[in-house]
Amino acid sequence: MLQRKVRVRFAPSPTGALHIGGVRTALYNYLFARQHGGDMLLRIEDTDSTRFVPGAEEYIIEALQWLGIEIDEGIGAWNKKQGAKNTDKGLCSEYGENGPYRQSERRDIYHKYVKQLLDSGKAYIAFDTPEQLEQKRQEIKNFQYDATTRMSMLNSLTLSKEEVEKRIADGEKYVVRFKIEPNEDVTVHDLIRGDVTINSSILDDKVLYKSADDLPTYHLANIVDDHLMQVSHVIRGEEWLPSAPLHVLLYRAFGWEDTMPEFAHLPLLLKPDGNGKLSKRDGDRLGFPVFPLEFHDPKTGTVSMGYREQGYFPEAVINFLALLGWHAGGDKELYSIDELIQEFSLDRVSKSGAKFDFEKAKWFNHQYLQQKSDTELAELFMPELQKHGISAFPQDTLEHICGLMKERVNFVSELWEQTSFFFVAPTEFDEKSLKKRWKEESPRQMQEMYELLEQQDDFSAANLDKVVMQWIAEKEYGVGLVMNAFRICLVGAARGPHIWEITDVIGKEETLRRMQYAMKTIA
RNA sequence: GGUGCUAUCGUCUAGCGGUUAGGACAAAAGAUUCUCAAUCUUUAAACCGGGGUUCGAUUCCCCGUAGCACUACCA
Repeated sequence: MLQRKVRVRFAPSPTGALHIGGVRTALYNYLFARQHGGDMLLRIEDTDSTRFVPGAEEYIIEALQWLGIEIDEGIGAWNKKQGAKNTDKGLCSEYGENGPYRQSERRDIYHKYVKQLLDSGKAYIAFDTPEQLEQKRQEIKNFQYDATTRMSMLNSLTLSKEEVEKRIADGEKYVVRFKIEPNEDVTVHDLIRGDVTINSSILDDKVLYKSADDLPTYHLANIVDDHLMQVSHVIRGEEWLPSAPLHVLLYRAFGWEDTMPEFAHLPLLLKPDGNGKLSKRDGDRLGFPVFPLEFHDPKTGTVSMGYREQGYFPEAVINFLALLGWHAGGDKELYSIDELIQEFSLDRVSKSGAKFDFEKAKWFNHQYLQQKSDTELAELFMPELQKHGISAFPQDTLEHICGLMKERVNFVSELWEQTSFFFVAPTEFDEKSLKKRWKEESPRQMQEMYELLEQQDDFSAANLDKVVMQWIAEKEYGVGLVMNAFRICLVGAARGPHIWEITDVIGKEETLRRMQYAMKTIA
């Protein structure tokens, strides 16, 4: 095997939002490329004109950008160009010497290779209409367009040369099919699974090109492009494994077997419950995102949630995804993207599908949230605060609050419900808490405590703790009873951090005001 | 139906012939405490079945079973 530069590609179809499984494929490609000092290409496989979704391309680029998966060549790599500006085609400008990188813009290239196959007798032209094929499938069970049936179909193998030319001249639609020689064992070497062998007889004569839209199918375009773009490793989902032998046959037909890329088929991402591939519906059904970014489907008008909008940090998503199907071997679970680039290896990718564990995704986000500084968190929290009408608030206090409360949340978005009482006095009191913690003697005790606190010039946590505990001891009150009632006055419910942390933040005046309000309001 | 891939706690996984089968998430219990969390400690929890190979199989091989994928003029 000759050593050559590592070049990998991520090649999505612009048929909608980028699925989280696709994100993982992109990630593994990226990690592999970076680790080997290679190139990461992005190619758009838009050979199915009927499934094109406007905006999908932009979505893909934006998602990868958010996650920090950088493209070196192809669509979305405009920033690699010296002095490049993201202007002409927006995010989707391309850069590189092997373009165009959109398959729909490579028609001329495919024509050439289709002709080559036709001329060498490795492919043939077929006129059978979809309807006719459908009928065959009805008539003959397990009908397959292959060596056993092709001589009874409408194609350049059974029709005269003149007839074929006439039909084409008349504008009849046709396809070009790959002529697969039967009964040959084809072996694909997979970096993750080892050798996979199938017999060519089970393959059908795949359509390589359709004249209806003048576009190749995936199989042809894929092989031609990977070859021309000098792709060294094809890392893709397991759903492609069954067609990998076909691809090998295609490389052979072109005489490119020497430079054929190596293959690695990744295990699938499965539904959290039950079995089967993870789908968009599962996310909707179980309430978690399957897309990196929120997606507005222009065709259906539906909006699907995204990890970014749900408050996930990109590094948490990357970390979580990396470990879904790959493991370094030790007990380490928290990896930065740089560490992943260091440690990743294809031979440690597992072979079996991984069920999607949404709870663990949250845990990862929690871990990354803990790593953020209080200053960073305060900054991230600002927009949320402003939404609730809090605009001017002392920065150091805000940071202090974030530091106090961050360990109990998974997302920045949960911060408000955990901390709102620092900013806004309670107007209502949680009934459950009242029932459990507000007793007959509470109003009287609160009144006494109010008077006690009113006298304190030193409102520090240390001093308050001292005098209040002393007072409780003298009166032989229950600590729990007093403190819980006090907490209800300040927070409105039986939750929150240590009580003196709260008084410390809101101060004497506000503490007394809240007590007064509570005593007046709670019947 | 055909072909292929896969198979360790509920989940993600470690293990690459000899281990008390390890870790993490989730779960349970306890500690802590003025509350709720968090945290810490602890517990429970797995080698799909059957044959081989071997002194010895979770590990290697075969068969079965199950799951998944593919089987389009979609990718």
